[in-house]
Amino acid sequence: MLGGEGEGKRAVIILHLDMDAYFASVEQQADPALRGRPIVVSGRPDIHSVVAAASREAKRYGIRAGMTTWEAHKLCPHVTFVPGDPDKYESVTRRFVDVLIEYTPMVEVYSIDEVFMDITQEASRHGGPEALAQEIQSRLRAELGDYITCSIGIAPNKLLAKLAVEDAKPAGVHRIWPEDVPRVLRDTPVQAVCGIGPRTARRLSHMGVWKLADLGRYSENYLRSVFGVYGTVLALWGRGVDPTPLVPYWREPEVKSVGHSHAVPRALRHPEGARSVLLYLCERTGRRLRAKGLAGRVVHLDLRDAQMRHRGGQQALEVPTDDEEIIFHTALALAKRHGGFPAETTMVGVRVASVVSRSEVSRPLLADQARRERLEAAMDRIRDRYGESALWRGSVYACRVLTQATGGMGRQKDIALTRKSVDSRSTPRP
DNA sequence: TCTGGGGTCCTAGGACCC
DNA sequence: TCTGGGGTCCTAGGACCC
Repeated sequence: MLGGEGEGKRAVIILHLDMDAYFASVEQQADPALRGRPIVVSGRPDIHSVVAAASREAKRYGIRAGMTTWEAHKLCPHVTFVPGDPDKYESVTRRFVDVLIEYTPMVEVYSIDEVFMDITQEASRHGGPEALAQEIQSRLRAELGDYITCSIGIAPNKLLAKLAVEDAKPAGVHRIWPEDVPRVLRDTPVQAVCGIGPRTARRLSHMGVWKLADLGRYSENYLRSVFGVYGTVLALWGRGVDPTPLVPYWREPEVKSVGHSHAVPRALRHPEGARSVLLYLCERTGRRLRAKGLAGRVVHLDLRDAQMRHRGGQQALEVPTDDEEIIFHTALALAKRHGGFPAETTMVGVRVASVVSRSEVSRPLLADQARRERLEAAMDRIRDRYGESALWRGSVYACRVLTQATGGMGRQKDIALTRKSVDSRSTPRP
């Protein structure tokens, strides 16, 4: 909430910490040869990819996260492309979270490079919120190295803290006081809010809503009639109120789905190649489910054609599964039901949702299934030991192509830091 | 030269059951 | 010989986030 709602109750102080150009900074810290140079961390080198992070030197050329690597190269022909290394970033995230929880257990790991902290109780002991923020910044710098810096926003709630951090970048601290809120609402474009994307922003613009304060012209009831339950949230945001609580890292929700998707290299864009990529993704998904001790009941398939149109669907199973063969055959059936693989398949994705802990599954263990489970367990052990590319069951050809294209996908280590941080943003490494 | 990969949440219509 | 309403599951698809 906005804070200050109760007499005698201390106003809530939320701190939002955002690492500056995170992946790029980590790479520069790790490799002195990259320091002071425009670098871009991106996905696979074999196909055209997007910019995951740009160093501050690269940003000077106008390079931004999200643009294609091709655009980045056009803006700065001598930019250095560095392939992303998710394991490296996760381990640095662990290290800075470990430092933060020395200050308070009320740390929400929002993503691999962002956290929220509730410092209501702790701030005064450290000379106030700003002083605490600066102390955290120098602690992290000492801990992680000079090249890895962070910006910190301070405000009465998460919504405003996330807005505040934009004015703190790079490496600064910015606070929004309760009395600043009306001005902030007048100045902040709706699309700057986390949760309002391009579509919603466009719909709002048709209603004459450009800034957060403009939302105040509409009643909550009206916004609900237009946007559904989301309308309630919009009405609150328009007043600078954020209803979402801080979810501390030790109370993270369970993972809800597990999946993989892959942009298909040119050589495999024909239906048979796409089918092989699908098998590969199902194997990885099944393996990850087993590693987590999970099984899922709904299989989702997503295919993309050369025109970037998506096709696919979902199918519920009778019993939750972690079996890649079941996942694969279900996904194949879905592909068939939706018109087969496109002649030129540019992306394949598979996801297993409605997951439960494997121990909750009482399945009829058919003899054949028991045998297959033993086989899969043995293969998991081999891959754990020698890496993902050590053993390919099906589609040897496709996997060779993928392995050559990507240099091997590396071992998928499931360090369960949090759902959002570990499982998201993982850039395949070369 | 077209646009990666990992997720979450919401809505809507139809089927089915009571 | 006509028809209610609530609950849950399934499928399809959209929007959004980092």
